[in-house]
Amino acid sequence: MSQRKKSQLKRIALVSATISLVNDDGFHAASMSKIAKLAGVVPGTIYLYFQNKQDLINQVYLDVKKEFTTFAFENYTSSNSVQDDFELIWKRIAQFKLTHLDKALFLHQCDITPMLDEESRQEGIKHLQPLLNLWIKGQQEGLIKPLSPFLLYAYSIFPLSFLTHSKKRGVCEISEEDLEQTYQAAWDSIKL
Amino acid sequence: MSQRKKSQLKRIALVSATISLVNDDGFHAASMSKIAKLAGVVPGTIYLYFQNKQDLINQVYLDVKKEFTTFAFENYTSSNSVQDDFELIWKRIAQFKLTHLDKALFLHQCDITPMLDEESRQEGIKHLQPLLNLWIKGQQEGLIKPLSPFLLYAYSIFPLSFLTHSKKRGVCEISEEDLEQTYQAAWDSIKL
DNA sequence: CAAAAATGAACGATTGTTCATTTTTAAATA
DNA sequence: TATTTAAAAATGAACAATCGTTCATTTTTG
Repeated sequence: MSQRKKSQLKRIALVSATISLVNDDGFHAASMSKIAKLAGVVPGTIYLYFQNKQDLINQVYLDVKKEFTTFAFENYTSSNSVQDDFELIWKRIAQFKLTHLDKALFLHQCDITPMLDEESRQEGIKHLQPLLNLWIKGQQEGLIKPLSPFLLYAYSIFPLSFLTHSKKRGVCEISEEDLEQTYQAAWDSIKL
Repeated sequence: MSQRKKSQLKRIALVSATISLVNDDGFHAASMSKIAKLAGVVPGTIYLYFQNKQDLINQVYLDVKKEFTTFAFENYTSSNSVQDDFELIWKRIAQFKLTHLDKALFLHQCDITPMLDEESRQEGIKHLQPLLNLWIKGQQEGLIKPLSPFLLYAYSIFPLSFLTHSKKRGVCEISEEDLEQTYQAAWDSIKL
């Protein structure tokens, strides 16, 4: 294997170890030595790939956030129906949050704890723009309540994070039928 | 002032300092020495009031959770109208989450990070029973969607945590009118 | 054989916790 | 009421362990 490839793999292993340990232990308890050990390297090696721990977290966050939004908007091309578009995007988001549990949990933990640089947080928000645009279009057409983007997000997207946690803890299963009802709850909360 | 009173005040200072530092720095970065300093005592003193750091967190969580649910269900006596009852409880919960920002943030952080004993988490959930009972009643009367309590919670209550964070970060204000619309979104998501 | 990658020991700082010592408290005695 | 005294509360220094990070050295690469 080429050195380039091996370096890529090592970086991926470090990112993966970080996600796993931050989820299990929290930011500060996920020490550089634990991360290194789980990734199969020595602590010093991390500093060949990342400037320091904060940079590691920031990069992992942006990596995962990008993967999430890429997944969410894959194949999305604005159609004529706001409702159809929303359903498409919502279900992609739901699929990600209910299958990539660890990554979704990591994102949520970054969003609500102070472990992230404000700059990286702002950078991460940008990627949701297509959804915000869709909401604006829906409001102009009188299909969606005239609420702020914060409220629309809080009611139609944020609840999925609760389900991610419930599923991760094994206290709640979401069948295909549940998911349909869950989508309906999301749409009902923001539709006019 | 009596010694009993002084001890109570000191315990309150420790609880308050813990909430503040865990919110700002996270669980592990909120060290015993920082907590002690903010509460105006010496680290060793904490161990007169709490067994260890884990016990401190558990107790603070249960304290705050109890305060929250006491506030939420204050003056609540089941009337004949499920919808009226839900509105009453929802607005009390909203009032708490939008005014006691620090306590609400702390609870949310406990709920989604691994800093809490599973036993304390289970203990904390129990206090929401009146709301679960109301939902069951509403479902029996055909007023509320036949969803699991997890989904009902995820859509009608959990979104408020997002607003707590937005308000704390100063990126979002909730006027009295907004709150009414927010309630409507909550109700719309679970009503039949 | 030079360059790049990885190592692992070491740094000072800080962590959670303990404990002998000192200070404060409130009741008992004068 | 003033003094004594035993218990309770609080202190702060000290513990081993671990933290994030650095760097001279070794190993691997092309």
